[in-house]
Amino acid sequence: MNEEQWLKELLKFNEEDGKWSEKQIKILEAAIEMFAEKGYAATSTSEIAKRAGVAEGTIFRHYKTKKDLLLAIVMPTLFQSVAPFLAKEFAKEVFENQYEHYEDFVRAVWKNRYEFVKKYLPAIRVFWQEIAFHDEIKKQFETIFKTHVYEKFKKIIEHFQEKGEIVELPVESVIRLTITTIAGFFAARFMIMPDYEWDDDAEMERTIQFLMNGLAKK
Amino acid sequence: MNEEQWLKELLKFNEEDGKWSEKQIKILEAAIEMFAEKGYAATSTSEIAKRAGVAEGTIFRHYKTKKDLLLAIVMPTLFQSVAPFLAKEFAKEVFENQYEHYEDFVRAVWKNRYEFVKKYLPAIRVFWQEIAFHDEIKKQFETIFKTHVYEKFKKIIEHFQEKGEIVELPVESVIRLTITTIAGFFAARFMIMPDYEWDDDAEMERTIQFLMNGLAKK
DNA sequence: ATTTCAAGTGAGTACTCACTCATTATTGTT
DNA sequence: AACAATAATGAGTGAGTACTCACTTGAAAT
Repeated sequence: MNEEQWLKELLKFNEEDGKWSEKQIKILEAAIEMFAEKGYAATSTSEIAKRAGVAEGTIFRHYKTKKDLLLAIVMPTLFQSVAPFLAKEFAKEVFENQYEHYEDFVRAVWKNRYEFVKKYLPAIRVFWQEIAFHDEIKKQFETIFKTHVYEKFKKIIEHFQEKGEIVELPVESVIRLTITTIAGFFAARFMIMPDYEWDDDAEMERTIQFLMNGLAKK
Repeated sequence: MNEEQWLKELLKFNEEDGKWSEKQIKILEAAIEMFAEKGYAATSTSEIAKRAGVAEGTIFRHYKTKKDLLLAIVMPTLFQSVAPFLAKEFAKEVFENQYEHYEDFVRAVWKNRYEFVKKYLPAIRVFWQEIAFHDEIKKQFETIFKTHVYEKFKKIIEHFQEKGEIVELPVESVIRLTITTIAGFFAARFMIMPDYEWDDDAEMERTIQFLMNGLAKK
């Protein structure tokens, strides 16, 4: 997949205007790279323009402010981050026994998000760095998480608790333990120790086994 | 504990010079607060001076550059973050059966680090934000982790694996799973959802049970 | 061929940044 | 009280900041 393709894919939820000029994409690419490397506040618009091979004014033709440019990166990343839970078919896939066990569900989510993280890593870096400092982003995230991710996740867990497959802890705790176990791997694998020699498949097996044992009903 | 006290405690590993003037402490306090709120790059030295009730020049009398000020916050926090593993008595406590089970060890670490995180939260925020952008910090962290934390952790895990208490996964995986499970709680509790109504003791119980089941030998 | 117009430019603008330094205030010593 | 040494000050500095705007370009529409 070429450089432009993945970016267009990340942005495709916003297809309403659809028409991304070449320079606009170059600007986004440069901004993502530099924000990921040095952070939003430490990156100047003149540097972005230089790396994008564009005049500084061109940035402000497409994005009213520097912050608008940040949001144009961060918001699509936010939506893609929780994409599986936003899909309509998603809940059905679970309840119509496409996933017979909680483990099947976890494996599906894992693989899906693994591909996502590998593909969009720089944008995800920017997202997680800047969510700490920008309230609009944090609030958007909270809203999406509560109304989409949490609600669906809850039903899925209650489903498998009723089936007697997983332990009868509070749903919130099961969600948290599931997410931190999966996200903990991604954080270690891609953020904290990206240069360590990982055997991704083996580590996935170990982690999922650990998670299933931890949540097993005794 | 008053405001100055906790800061002095955080800094005490660096007792060689020991003499912290009142203004110097005020500057550090203000810097920690503001770096935690808006980030290092987005905070100006003039703002720090104002909040500290000090002239801007005074900052540069005590810290040669703005980055020196950052390091004066971040390095002590780095050391304190892994403090239990740096203590000489630490390994003894484990091997001389002061901790009979891996669970006892995990509980001890949990409680110790829980107090630490509660106390120094803003400094820890700054540390985790800025480690992503400053190579010196990241390298220091890696060195300390490899030579102190990892080595001791490894021996402890091998000890309990030989006792047949925990599963025979690669040590690296057991360390990672243990840390991400504990750190995952702290991240959710203090960083991502600090306003949620947590029952800390109950959640600790659930999390440790989850961890021990996940790592149990079958 | 002429008009139209969005896309692109880059020098210019007002302002902020980290850092300096001559001057003043405070403290300790005799 | 006189002096020395140190600490603190804040106006000043030049480099850099996000953003503007009068202008150019090129391609499509008439």
